[in-house]
Amino acid sequence: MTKFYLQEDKLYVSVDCIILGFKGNAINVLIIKRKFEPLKGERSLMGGFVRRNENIEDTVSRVVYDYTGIQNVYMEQVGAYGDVGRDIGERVVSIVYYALIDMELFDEKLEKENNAEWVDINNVGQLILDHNRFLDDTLKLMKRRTATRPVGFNLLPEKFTLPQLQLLYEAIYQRPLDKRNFRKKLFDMDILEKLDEKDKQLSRKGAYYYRFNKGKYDRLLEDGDYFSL
Amino acid sequence: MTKFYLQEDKLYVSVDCIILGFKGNAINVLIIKRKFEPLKGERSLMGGFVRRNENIEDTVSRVVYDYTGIQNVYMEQVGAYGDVGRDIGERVVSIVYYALIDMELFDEKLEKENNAEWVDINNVGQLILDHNRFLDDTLKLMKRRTATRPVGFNLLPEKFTLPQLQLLYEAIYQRPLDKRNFRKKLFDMDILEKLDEKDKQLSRKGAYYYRFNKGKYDRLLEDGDYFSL
DNA sequence: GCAAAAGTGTTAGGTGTACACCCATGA
DNA sequence: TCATGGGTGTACACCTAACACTTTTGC
Repeated sequence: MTKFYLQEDKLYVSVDCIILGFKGNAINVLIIKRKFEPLKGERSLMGGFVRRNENIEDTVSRVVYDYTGIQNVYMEQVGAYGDVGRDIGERVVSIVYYALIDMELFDEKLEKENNAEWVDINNVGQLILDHNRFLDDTLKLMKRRTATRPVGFNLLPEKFTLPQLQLLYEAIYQRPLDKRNFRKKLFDMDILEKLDEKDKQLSRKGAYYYRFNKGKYDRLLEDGDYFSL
Repeated sequence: MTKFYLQEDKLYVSVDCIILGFKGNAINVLIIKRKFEPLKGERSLMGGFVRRNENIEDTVSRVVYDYTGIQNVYMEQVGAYGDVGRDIGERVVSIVYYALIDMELFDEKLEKENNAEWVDINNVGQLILDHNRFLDDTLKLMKRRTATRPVGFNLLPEKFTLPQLQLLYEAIYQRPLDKRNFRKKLFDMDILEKLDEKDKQLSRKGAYYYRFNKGKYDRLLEDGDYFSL
């Protein structure tokens, strides 16, 4: 490769990942106690340096896999943060992504192995450096995105019930939703496929399982902000 | 500064700037013919490398100033683009920003000096590398932003008329707007201050100049997506 | 006086929101 | 049979979108 930019500075480039999952009726974020200096032992997001021959999203996939055991997750870039003093170790430009995962697929062995824990997004304490800012920015973006695109489903198992889905959106919007209005909108969009099976864990009657109608889902994703629950 | 990350790779980090202005009834973007290798002479966005001791936004300000002569512009990050092969010269992570400027403040001397030209955003030809993608992503973001936050004003002079403002939003939405509905919404928001002066360049009757009511404007900016024209 | 752009209110239709009861089942 | 959560339809309020005429002024 020809060298054109020799006189320019090079910087460390890292990714920081906000891994989000849904459990019970809260959205949780995975937090670790940092294993290396500087700030060893402090609460932190998961990160990794971008290698010379690695695409940024591959770095994210690598980090997410290392901490969850899951591949092919839904991810979105939040932004690049690169103020001179943001990392106390060195000048590091951090590119922040969030990932939505199905917590049922989470490899729980990794929790202890990595000193990791899932914490309710409304109850995250202090994190190192500017990681609280990363999280705040992420949550704003994630809420807007799940409100306007059908991506919240990535937080649920493949089969899910409508009460589950509603709990998820109540956690996202942080307010109760009207059951009938919620279902009306959903059915109007026609993106769900009703299964014959019921989930009887939460009620005697049982709630039908649903799955996505992938075709409609893809068309919704194309462009424009149609989706809204 | 202590050295913790010595074993990690360092990368070139650049910014690319999409400088947008409004003139007549079109939104324009500033394009240059690149002055250095690789791809010398090709049409390109304005960029610059992030220096070791420079905040990213300062790099953007520097580039915007170099090409327009304007300081303190409104800017927003579009995202970081860092695939391994995106720059043919070397591995470069590019952080893309757009800036909204008042074209009346543009220093026209710089146009020739930099081989620059303003082109209608609907008529930009082929640009180098992934710059067309940068532009597409920017325009989507800018349209969403100007539709939900009162930032479009940065494209106008301090004093502007309502017909001007409407033309601007018609250019953003790429569709005609109803004059009465447009004004009704604006007045309901109560963010404009009517001046006694009229602009008689475009009509015999003359249109009143307006200015922002900075107080209301700031409150709108705080949070939530209230604004909508 | 006339051409050209600026300025001003009302109505209908659609979208979002509030609201209450019956159903199925296991214990 | 009863307690628990699952499932269903309607009425009103609000907001959005459509629409036409009068005013001012320079020529």
